[in-house]
Formats: sequence, structure tokens, C-alpha cells
Amino acid sequence: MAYEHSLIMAPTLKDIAEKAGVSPSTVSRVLSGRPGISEATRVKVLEVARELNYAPDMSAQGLATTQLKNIGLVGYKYRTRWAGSMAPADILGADAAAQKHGYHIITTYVDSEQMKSITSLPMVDERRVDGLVAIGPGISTRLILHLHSRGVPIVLMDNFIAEAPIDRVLCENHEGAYAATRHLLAVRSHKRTAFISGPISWTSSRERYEGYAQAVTEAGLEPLRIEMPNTIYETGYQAMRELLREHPDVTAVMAVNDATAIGAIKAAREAGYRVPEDIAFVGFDDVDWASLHDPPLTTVRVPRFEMGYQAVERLIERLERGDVPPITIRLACELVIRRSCGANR
Amino acid sequence: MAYEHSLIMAPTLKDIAEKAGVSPSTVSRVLSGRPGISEATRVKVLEVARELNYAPDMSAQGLATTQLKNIGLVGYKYRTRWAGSMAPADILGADAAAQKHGYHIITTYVDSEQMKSITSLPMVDERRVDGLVAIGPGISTRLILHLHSRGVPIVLMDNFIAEAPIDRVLCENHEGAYAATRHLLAVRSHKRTAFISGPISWTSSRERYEGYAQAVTEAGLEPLRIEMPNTIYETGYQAMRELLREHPDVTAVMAVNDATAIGAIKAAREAGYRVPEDIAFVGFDDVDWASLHDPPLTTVRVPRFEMGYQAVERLIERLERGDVPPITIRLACELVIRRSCGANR
DNA sequence: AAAATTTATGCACACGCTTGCATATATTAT
DNA sequence: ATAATATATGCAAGCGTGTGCATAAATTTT
Repeated sequence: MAYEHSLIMAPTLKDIAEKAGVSPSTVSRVLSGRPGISEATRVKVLEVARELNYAPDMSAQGLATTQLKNIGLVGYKYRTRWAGSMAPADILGADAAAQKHGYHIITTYVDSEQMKSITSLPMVDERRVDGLVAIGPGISTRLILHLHSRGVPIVLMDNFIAEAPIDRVLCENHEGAYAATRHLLAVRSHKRTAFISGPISWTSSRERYEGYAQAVTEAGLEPLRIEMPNTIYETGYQAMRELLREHPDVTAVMAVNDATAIGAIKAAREAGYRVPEDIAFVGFDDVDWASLHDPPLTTVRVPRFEMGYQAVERLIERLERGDVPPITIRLACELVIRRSCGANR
Repeated sequence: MAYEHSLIMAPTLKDIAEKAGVSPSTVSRVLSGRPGISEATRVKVLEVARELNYAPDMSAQGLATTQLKNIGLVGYKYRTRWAGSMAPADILGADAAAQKHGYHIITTYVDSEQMKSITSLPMVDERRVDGLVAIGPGISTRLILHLHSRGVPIVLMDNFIAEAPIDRVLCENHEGAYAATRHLLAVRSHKRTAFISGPISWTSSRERYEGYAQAVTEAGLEPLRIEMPNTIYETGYQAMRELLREHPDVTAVMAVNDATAIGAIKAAREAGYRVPEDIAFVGFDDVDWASLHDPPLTTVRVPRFEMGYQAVERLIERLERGDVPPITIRLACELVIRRSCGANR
């Protein structure tokens, strides 16, 4: 059974039309729910369509309507590792929302080096998508601004651009970090604490730091921030080594995310500290192995699935309702208390 | 600056044609490299095209050629958790290969319940993709067979269907498991070992088990398999509890993947065994937190990025070269020795 | 230099769908 | 019953590209 060069012939509007004894335009109107069709032909057409297992050809529909029902998910990837700013949960959530509305998700990862120079994306230039969801703080502002000024509908996720009114979905970084830090300070008394941060230009780093700083300040302590160029495991390890060199008296550390937290814990242990007895740690994200770590990591759960879902929902609303004013959606985080913070359990 | 209902007007063949003083068909021929064009007009057209920043409208091109340069990645998702059979590395690899050839990736997750009943996918029916990469053992055979018989180009990843000649990309499960088990048996002597398996109908479970069984048998021991309905952390935990109830004398366990291995380790410890002193463990996959576990997990690294890359490469070859005979591509695995197996370091 | 050949380009239609406009039919008002 | 209106449907053009066929221009052959 040889492959054809393309997919096997699928039924078209014309096929339905002939079989139902009407014109293709009538079929089109029925299928897209236009008014002014008699009940009799409506049911007939729908019947035939179902029987023939009809589905519209999106290229044709896209050509005619300029609405492809494709939305682009763009993240970035690091050179050195096989990971990027899009987590499976993001895509799962985005796909769930997309499926609900009959949309599809086109994913792409932009190399973080190339990110600096590009000003558009192939999927946009080639009109493969109706709009974009840009995921992560590393998506370049320049790129976003260029796309936005061209009129490309776009919603930002885990990113905050002050320069233009663009839809955003974020989690309550400030509140989450504040709650986590308060908890840290409540478990037992600390004199010196620190926050391990990514680039302060990254929304999540900035907002989480501010939440931490507020809690610490309210407790009469001085906030301490150590800023790193990214937020991966190795960086957390490195950050903690530097921190301990300068401030060996630190007894509580909040990390900007779980990966850096775990790197930091490794460094602390290597330096002879017990965790959480000597130094308490909290992370952020609640990645799926945070509970499997030893000690299980106290962290702030970020609802990635929900964020992906909301981002796509919002984008579709913009696409279908037209010119709605941009909003920023904040999703609540949840403090997950485990053992790295030194709490009883 | 109000949004338009769709993207801002992009240049078309006609625009280039007018500006270059030729007909649209000539432009089309130049841009798709057809022969029989004078050098003068060729450079003129290319110049104008670049100047106007032209990119073809894929809907139009797709309509005319039935080649969309979109490939679908289909995985499945569990009801209970926000994870599925597509890992980020898979998508990264697939996207890398796609980008190389000017293709794009459409991802979708099928609910594992719905998987049982469906016989096609919207993205196929709507002609959004030229072909598919199906990822994971949970993709239903019925679905694949239906699509295949309709002539949809498809390559399987981490799945093996004997019923039809379909391209496959897999890793060397047998060899990897064999090597890991041999290593386990070499570190110190074991009398009773076990393999924690997913459904034996799943390629990876079957092949890995066979690798394990061969090594064990060669060492004069009897293989022991405990089969579970899936391969997640909780299941590994459960499996180990059952195993210890029946065989408290087990001293070496190979798990079908890292997640179950870590669940199993948890259960072993709760039952009072020391790891690796009393029971040695090896996993499979080398997920990114395997090295962060305590003890660091000895495992077999699966090249997911490369598998995604190869799957897409293969699919594109089929799409562009036509009727090539199906092959199965096996990628080598690498034994990563850490501490859970009881090796010195 | 005229005829035969090759080369370069344009015309027009097709791909499958949507939609404004015209028209035929059914409904209501006079 | 006829006119006026509302309802249901078909026709044809258009969306942006690709491509077979015809033709005009350039080249070679006689």
C-alpha cells in the first residue's frame, strides 16, 4: 500500500453540496451557522456532512477568512542544555484551551543567542498563526514590540513589558514570595537571610525579590540579594558558594526558583551546613521533583497549566472579540510547606 | 494604536510583480527556483522580494500545493496530572529539525481516556499538517493504523507497532537495560533481582525487561518481573511495596524508568532498607533531576532530543522524497553510573 | 535573411472556502 | 388576487500561489 504524495482526498464543500442537492455556498452557510437557512436543508446538509465526515480545509478557510485558528507558542532555549522557557505544563494548558475553541498550537523555541537579533518570526511572516503567546522573561522586548506594532495579537506569559499595553498573564510572585518568607521567618528566628535572584530585569526575579524584601524588612531585618545571570541549578550552586563566602552567618535563603534552590542546597551542604537545621531554604515553582528532593523542598506552587490555559483563552478572546483593552491576569500561588524550611513536617 | 482584526497587510506576489515589472507567475517561479528565468529578472525579483520582506502566505501555498510544511506532534496526557508523553526535549529536538527545513511543529496532547475511542485527529482532518510524529507507547494502535491506512505519513517514537510497516525511532532499550543490569550484577553479588515494569505491551517496558532478563539469566539467576499499569512515581512506590511483601530478599532492582525507580527507592527506605547498601537500584531515562536525587540515580540516558530530531528528519524525508521504504532508527543509550547502584562513586 | 528552434514570460484557471449581490420562492399585507 | 415584503438559495468573484499552455522574444540553423 503505497503512500500518496499527500493525504488522501478529503471531502469538500462541493461534495456535500452535490450529495445534498444544494449549492456549495449554502453548505458553507449551514456549517458556519449563518442565519437564513430553512430548517429542512439545514438538517439535510448537516446529515450529509457528518456522513461524509467532513472537516474544512484550513488552508482554504484561512485564505478566505484570514483566520487560521492556529496560535503560536514561542519560548526560548538555552545553548547549553535541552531545556527552555516552555514547560510541558504550559503547553498542556495552552493546548487544553486551544482544543476547547477548535484552535491548534504551534510551538517554537528561539535560540537565546538569536533572540537578540531577530525582529520577527517565520510563523508570523508566513501567516501560519493568528496570534502569539510569548513565554518567559527571556523573550526579547524588541521582538515583542516589533510584533505588537505590526498589529500581531500577542499575550505575554511570565513576562512584563512596561513599554506597551499588552495582555499579560503572571502569577502572584510578590504575594507568593512574601508568604514564603514570612513562613521562613516564623519557623524560627533568623538574623541574616538572603535571596538568590536571576536578572532583576526579569519580572519573576524582581517581583519575588520584592515580596521577600518586604517580609524581611517588616521583620526588622535587612534584605540581601545576590543576582545571577540565569536561574538554573548550576547557577544556584555558584550563587550559594559566593554567598557563604561573604556571609557565612546566613541562616535562611529564598531562591528565585526550585532549580537554583536545589543547587544552593548542594553548595550549602558541601560547605558543611546542615539543611534545614543550619540553613533553611525555600524555592519557587514547585517543579514535579521538588517533593522528591532530600529534604523535600518547601516552595511556592506556580500554576503553569492554568497560566498557559488563561493565556490562550485571553488571546482567543482578543482574536474573536476584536479590539478589547489589554489586561494583566494574575494567578494565585500556593505555599507548599515541606521540610527544607525547617518546619516540623 | 488599535488592533486590526487580523494581521497587518503583508506583501504578496502581486506586489513584488508590480514593483519588479513582471507578472506574478514569474515571481512565483523565481522564488521557488524554477528553471527558465533570465538572470536579469531573477536578480531583480529577488531584490524586490528581499526589500519588501516577502514571505509566502502558507494558506495560499498550502491550498495550491497541498504541502503545508507543518508537522504534527501527538502525545497523550494523563487525566490526573499535568504531564504527558512528550517531554520538552522531544519538542526541542523536533523543532530543531523542523526549523532546519522550514517546517513548523503543531503539538497536541490527547487525553488518555479519549485515546481509546478516537480514530483520527482534528489537525489531520482539517489538513493542518503534512504528517505526524506520534510519541509514546500510549498512542493507540488503532489510531495509528487508521491514520496510516488513510495514507497519512507518520513516524512513531518510543512505540513499536508490528501490524504495519511504519517508520519508527527508538533507543536501544535492550542494550541499555542489559548494560545496566550487568553493571548491577558486577558491583556486588546478588541472589534475587527484580524488574519493575510498565505494561508489557509498551515497547520500552518489553525491550528493557528483555535486556534485564538476558543479563540476569546469563548470570545464572532467575528474572523476576512485576508489571504495573503505568510508569509514574506513585506506581513505582506501589510496585516496590508489593515486591518486598513477596520477596523481602531482593537486593537489586531495575526500574523501567527513573520515575518508578525513585518511587521504588522511597518504598524501600520506608520499609527499612538502606539504598544502595541493602538494595541497589537503577533507572532508565536520565531525567534531569536523576542526578539531584539522594542517592544520585544510576540510570541509562535516553537521547530524547536526538530522537525528536531524527523522527522529524525522517518524516520530512518521507514527505519530500515520496515513497521511501519504512525504517526503524535505533539510537544508542548511555549508562550513567551514579550511586544508587552501589558503585563506589 | 528566413525558418526552425530554444528561451523567457504572461494568461488564465485551479485549489476550497466565504460572501455581496441578485433572484426565485414563500409569506404577509392590501 | 395582487402587491409588498421577508426568506431561502444560487452565482460569481475573491483570497494568494502554482502551473499548463500559449505566445513573444531571443537564439541558432539553413
